[in-house]
Amino acid sequence: MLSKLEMFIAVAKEGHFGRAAQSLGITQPSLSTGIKQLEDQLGVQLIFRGSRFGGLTPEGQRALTWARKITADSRQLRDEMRATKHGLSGQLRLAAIPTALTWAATLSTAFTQAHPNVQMTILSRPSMQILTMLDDLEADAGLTYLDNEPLGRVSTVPLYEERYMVVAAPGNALSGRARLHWSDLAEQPLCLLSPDMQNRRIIDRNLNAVGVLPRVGVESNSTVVLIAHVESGGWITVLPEGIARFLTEGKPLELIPLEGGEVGHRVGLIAPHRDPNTPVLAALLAEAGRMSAL
Amino acid sequence: MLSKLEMFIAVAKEGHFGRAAQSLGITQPSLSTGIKQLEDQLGVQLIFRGSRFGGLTPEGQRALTWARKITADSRQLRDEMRATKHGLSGQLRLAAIPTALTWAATLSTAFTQAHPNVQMTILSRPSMQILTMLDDLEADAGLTYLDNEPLGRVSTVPLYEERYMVVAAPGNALSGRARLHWSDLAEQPLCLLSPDMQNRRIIDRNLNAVGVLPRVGVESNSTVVLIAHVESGGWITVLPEGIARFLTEGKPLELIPLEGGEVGHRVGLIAPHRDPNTPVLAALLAEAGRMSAL
DNA sequence: ACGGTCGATATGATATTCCTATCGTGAGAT
DNA sequence: ATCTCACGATAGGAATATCATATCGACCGT
Repeated sequence: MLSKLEMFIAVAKEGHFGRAAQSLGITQPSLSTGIKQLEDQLGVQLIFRGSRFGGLTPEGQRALTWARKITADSRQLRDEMRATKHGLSGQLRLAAIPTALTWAATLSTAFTQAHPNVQMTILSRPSMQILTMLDDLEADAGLTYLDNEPLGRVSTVPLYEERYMVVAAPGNALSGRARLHWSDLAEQPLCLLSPDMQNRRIIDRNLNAVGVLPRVGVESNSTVVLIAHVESGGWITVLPEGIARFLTEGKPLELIPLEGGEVGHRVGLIAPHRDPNTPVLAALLAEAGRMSAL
Repeated sequence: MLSKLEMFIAVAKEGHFGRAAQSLGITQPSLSTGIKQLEDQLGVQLIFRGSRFGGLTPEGQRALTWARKITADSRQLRDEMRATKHGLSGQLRLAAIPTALTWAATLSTAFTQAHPNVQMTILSRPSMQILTMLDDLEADAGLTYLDNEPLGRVSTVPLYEERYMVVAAPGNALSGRARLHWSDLAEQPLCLLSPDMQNRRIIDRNLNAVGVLPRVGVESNSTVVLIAHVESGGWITVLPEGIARFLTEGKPLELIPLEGGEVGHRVGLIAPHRDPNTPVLAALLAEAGRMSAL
């Protein structure tokens, strides 16, 4: 595939099958066959031709962009493998679901106070991506749901259990109440986290369980966006208590506990289940254990 | 080469030659040979092994990152070539830098009020990623800096100019002042957006221009995390005015204008510079034009 | 009409990839 | 210490893919 992409790039550059072949050190029929196979493989015509080269098709233009990107990446892989090795660094990368960012901040604050020479990076990510990042060594630890969807082989430290609240502006149909049920959300204009978020899937499940079809007009990977919409009027959202309280503090918005449905989902720290943990990671796990609400 | 990269990815994922081979539908000796050939080709050892898989070498880690990128690019090339042309859909995906999320929410609110049948998805992303997402057809429009780093070929609608504020808790060394300069941030414990954010690069540049080495103890891709750290005491952060005001509203935190350095960076809507825009996108561009502060 | 250029097709040779069978090593159980 | 099992590597033959050479078909210019 890679060599066929190189052929395609050469033809696009030379505008002539024979010269392209020559530039690659192969014969023209080999190149002709290769381009044809690439077209078959991708299922589109890449080049306009009668008896001679007639330019790239629109699909060919797009494919050329990709071909260049892919071959450049391959070249860089090769080049970099010749480079020198990387040493360890004093960094800790924590990937957290957006609804647990306040907890991430709390944990980070305590941890960096105890270990001032460690630099924290905190990344907001959907839960599935957090697991991938741990596997890929792109994150050192995660903050996510422990009991809703499978985690695979990780070490865990439970931190808290989630409770949900409706966030509404005063004057909304649901505001002023002491508590709400999931069925009360029927027909309400909702702004929610996007479906790649586990929190959203929990909410969808709870609504589905009471026969409510969620009327979602806005979705986002950012809780800031949700609160901003609620504040603009005409929207309500559902968020776990911690982040809801944090984002609405001092704002003219109402938090109403949402009862029923699935409750008490555990959120906690996860880390790769590996040999001995690094001292930095061991310290983070210990810190999380100390601040657990469970 | 591409199939060998797939083999390598599978081994890295499974941590076991036999299972990796099975997942690819080939035999273990084939996979063993393939990995060895990849190592020969790249000139480095990628995997530690005795009689069994012993983890990835540091070079292997880096190669894995590239392998994933290359194979994902290839997949996307294939997927895109298969895609039928995109007709109109009732969706609009807007990717916005975290510091512009309140503007995204404002634009979205106005837009969905005018077009109630369009579903908005708003994604918080670094600016470079926004450009990539536009190219990859993963987002329909972006909200990002217009004048700081090259955008490539996009249509733009300027929305506002950024001004920066320091966010500090009362009692902090910098609190109580009417205004601050970038040099005042020397030696201050900072929590900032991570370096993949353009806002961070602007801040770093401003600090560098006055000879200040930023003392960053915490970084994140989420502004919520930054404010939470400031509120916990001991940290200060720098944010553009809009998001700073939104997140601190009602909280016992101070906003102090930051003067000097680069000012007035333009932020606005960007869309692919393509044929005729879709009616949905045209409507969004028009809505942005109407709410522009410039 | 003829000659030259271009890209495609056919065929046989060569290279690569894959599978099966087997080997060598290390870890764990007895 | 010995045996067994699991794991990854090696060897050899078969299957498949790729390549070069020779040639064909189409188009253009003279």
